[in-house]
Amino acid sequence: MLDEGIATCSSLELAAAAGVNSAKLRKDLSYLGSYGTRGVGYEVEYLSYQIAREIGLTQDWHIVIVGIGNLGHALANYSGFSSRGFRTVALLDADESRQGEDVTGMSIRRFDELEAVVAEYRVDIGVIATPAISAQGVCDRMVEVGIRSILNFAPTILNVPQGVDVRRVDLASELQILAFHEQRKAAPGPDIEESA
Amino acid sequence: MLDEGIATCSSLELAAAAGVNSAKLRKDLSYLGSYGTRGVGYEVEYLSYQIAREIGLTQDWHIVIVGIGNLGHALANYSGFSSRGFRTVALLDADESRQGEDVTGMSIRRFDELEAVVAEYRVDIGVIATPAISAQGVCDRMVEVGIRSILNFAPTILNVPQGVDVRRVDLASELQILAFHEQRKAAPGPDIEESA
DNA sequence: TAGATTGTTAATCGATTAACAATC
DNA sequence: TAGATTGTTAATCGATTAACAATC
Repeated sequence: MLDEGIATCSSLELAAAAGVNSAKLRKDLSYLGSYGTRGVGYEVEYLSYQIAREIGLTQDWHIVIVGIGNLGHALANYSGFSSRGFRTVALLDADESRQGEDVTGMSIRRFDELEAVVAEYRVDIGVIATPAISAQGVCDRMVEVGIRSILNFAPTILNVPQGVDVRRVDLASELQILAFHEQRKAAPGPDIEESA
Repeated sequence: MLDEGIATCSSLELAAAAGVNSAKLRKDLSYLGSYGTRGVGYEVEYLSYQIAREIGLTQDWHIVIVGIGNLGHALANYSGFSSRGFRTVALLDADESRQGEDVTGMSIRRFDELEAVVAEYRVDIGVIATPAISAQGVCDRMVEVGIRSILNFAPTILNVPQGVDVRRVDLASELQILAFHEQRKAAPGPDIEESA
């Protein structure tokens, strides 16, 4: 709506666009504050800004990527990051031979420079794109140097102290979920209720 | 438990391990069938097999990856796939110059060979790892040749006809969620209830 | 038989939604 | 003022869980 230059919208329109109930939409928005006007609706630009602020889109976040294999490369090149305020401040890899290698205009540094990087830049989020076997070690080191939010792509569960947030992206699970639905499409059992 | 050679377990033990309520665990398992024994518990191997079968872990799934950039490479090399029954039957890329290039012992084929691949192998799931701009075109073609389950890594929403399943992995969203929590850690508002 | 534990019913809890007073 | 639409209350719905009959 912002892109289309629409100035104002009702909870009904927003709900239709999002595919949810309008009462729920109003209730959810009310948790953020009272950003609408009775009888009028919501000002698109204002509401949009308030939501962006609430979810942290209005500030810049510094990330460090550890493990610059294929996945690390893909992450470093991912266009969706910078547009949402994520700035990669360092690419680290344990492999000494890769030190200095250029990735999208950024030079790969040795993993043991992590502490120096944190001193240099403030790091909000650490991204682990190493093989599973190295992931816990990398994670421990990240926690030691003060990183409290970690995104883990390695297919392993990380142990972290309280106060540290870990999210895991498990590529195989995503396939697994599709496979589950595929299986049901192929042979919907007699006692299974189908839903689109 | 299977790995540890434990033969039998109770719903209470399973619930503790999973971090859920035991009544809920029993109720959920009861949707699969009646695989426990009153007064005894569940036979680990038998239950494990039944769950694996239910979620489609006991069969092989054929996948095709389209877009063999860094992410496509990473997916082709991902060890977590084969261990869960996912077999990559083809790697496709629109770039002619990459045709024949070897990736983990598999040769890259041209995207317009998709139909031939489907005829050759049966394809259960198509994976899109192309730039956003090409994703919808690739998706349309996949649907045309009969693929009904699609995993999309491109940062774009795909339009598909009913009956086709799409899952999107949005790497930026994952960072966004961490950033949201990070923001709350840094400045928990006065009216915000914290939970670990 | 006595003890244990499932599968399921009924009670509880929380989330969703209809309805409406407040108010632009 | 009349019409519209928010923010919120109260009603509804569904999911979770306590409790227990069934049964090993």
